[in-house]
Amino acid sequence: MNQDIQNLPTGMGSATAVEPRLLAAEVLERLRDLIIQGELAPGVKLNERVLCERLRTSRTPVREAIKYLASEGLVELLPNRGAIVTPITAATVRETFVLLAALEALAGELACANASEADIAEIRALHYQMLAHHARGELAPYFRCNQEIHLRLVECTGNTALLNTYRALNGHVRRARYMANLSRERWDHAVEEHQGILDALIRRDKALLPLLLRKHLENKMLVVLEELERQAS
Amino acid sequence: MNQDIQNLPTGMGSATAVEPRLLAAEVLERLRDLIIQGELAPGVKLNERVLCERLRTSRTPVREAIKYLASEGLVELLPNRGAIVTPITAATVRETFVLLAALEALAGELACANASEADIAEIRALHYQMLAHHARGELAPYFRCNQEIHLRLVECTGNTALLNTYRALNGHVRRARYMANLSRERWDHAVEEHQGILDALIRRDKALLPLLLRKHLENKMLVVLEELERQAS
DNA sequence: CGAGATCATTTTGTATGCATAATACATTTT
DNA sequence: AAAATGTATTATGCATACAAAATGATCTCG
Repeated sequence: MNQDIQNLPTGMGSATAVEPRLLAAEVLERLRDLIIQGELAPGVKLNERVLCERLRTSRTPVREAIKYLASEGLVELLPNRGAIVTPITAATVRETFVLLAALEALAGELACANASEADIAEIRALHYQMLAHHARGELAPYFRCNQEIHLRLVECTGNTALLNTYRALNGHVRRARYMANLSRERWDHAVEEHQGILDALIRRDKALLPLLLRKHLENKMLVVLEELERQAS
Repeated sequence: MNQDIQNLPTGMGSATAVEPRLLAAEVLERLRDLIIQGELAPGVKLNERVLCERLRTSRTPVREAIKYLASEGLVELLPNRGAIVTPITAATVRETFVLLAALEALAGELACANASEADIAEIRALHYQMLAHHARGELAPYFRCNQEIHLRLVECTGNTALLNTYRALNGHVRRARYMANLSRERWDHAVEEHQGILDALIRRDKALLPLLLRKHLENKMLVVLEELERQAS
């Protein structure tokens, strides 16, 4: 049940045994990171020549990676005009969060049924680690723990279709919330919600957990939307 | 709210105004159709040379389309060994349907809130058209109507992220259920379920509609799984 | 001074060439 | 005959070359 995160498909052919790495796969991951971490900002044009120089390859792998990312939704293809990083608008963020909320709710339901005790123990450990970062006011590590918890929850459903979809959509909004400035108040509230979520998971309360997750995601959405407006102004 | 289906992104750069078609985009759609309609069966190796001859292009557009489809999940990349059509197993079908059920449930909920009267009227018209095909025992047209109804339901939520995800996942299982041999009994039952779904939509019953859709999808899953086992034996 | 047209440059899209890894086949060996 | 090894063939992955479209700069004319 507990998959090795190393061997989960993060994209192009990374699922084989001895892992013959392809250049295009390297380029893909590098590009994806650049986009998610905002170094390639929403709306920015992807110039192939520039990317080739930066990544030290020819255009072929770059173009193939861009096509992959286009299907993933992180870039938009403009026929005869190349590609841009998919712009983020309040509307798309809202839409994506609504979807993510439904997916996490489903994940919660399935996790109650399918998670192993070890899965739950691991999430619990991550939860306390997150609490520590919260107590120390360490925002970035907190975010990482937070992300990891949500990911683990989806993973331990054992539904790889769900996991793949979740990851793709999560990537879209992570761009927006990367380093969102949480007020202390909201932060505390988020942590409280996480406590409820963990408790429901431990009790395997398959009625409550989906509701809590959905609500939690809705609140996350509000934070991100605020941050988005703050940036816009 | 009511999007023009023509301009929805079905893939590579089909989202522009006057639509300067790229060869790679043509190849993409053609390949996708070949896979979904089963002409390129699950597990089959995609030989670039063969595809190039068939589609009258060079390898570049074919390779780019394959990368796109890999992200979509319809093909699997094997490093240094090309790509195969993603195999269908009972497990992946089950996983995908569980996910689709959750997505359609969400769509039902959103549709109750957001669908225009015109949207509902159109779905109603399609429903009666479907009933006609059912009465005449016309399976293929029935399936098309059925698909169209489900698609319209998702479309009229106005959530394009949901729509895109739905379409991709739907493509995966459509390969399996393309021309599934329905028993008359099951067929009749499916039609009854659709009647209930339509009624709930008309009443905008946002509590009931998601439940009906989820149940409907579960039954569809059973049909597909049976068909899959029948084919395997 | 500004709008529009013409031309140069850049960039994208497609085709092709070359190197390497994988596969198939034949030969040898046990 | 089966297994193993070596060789030939094929297919893939990456780089590059060429063609067409888009961009932008300059020039002309109102």
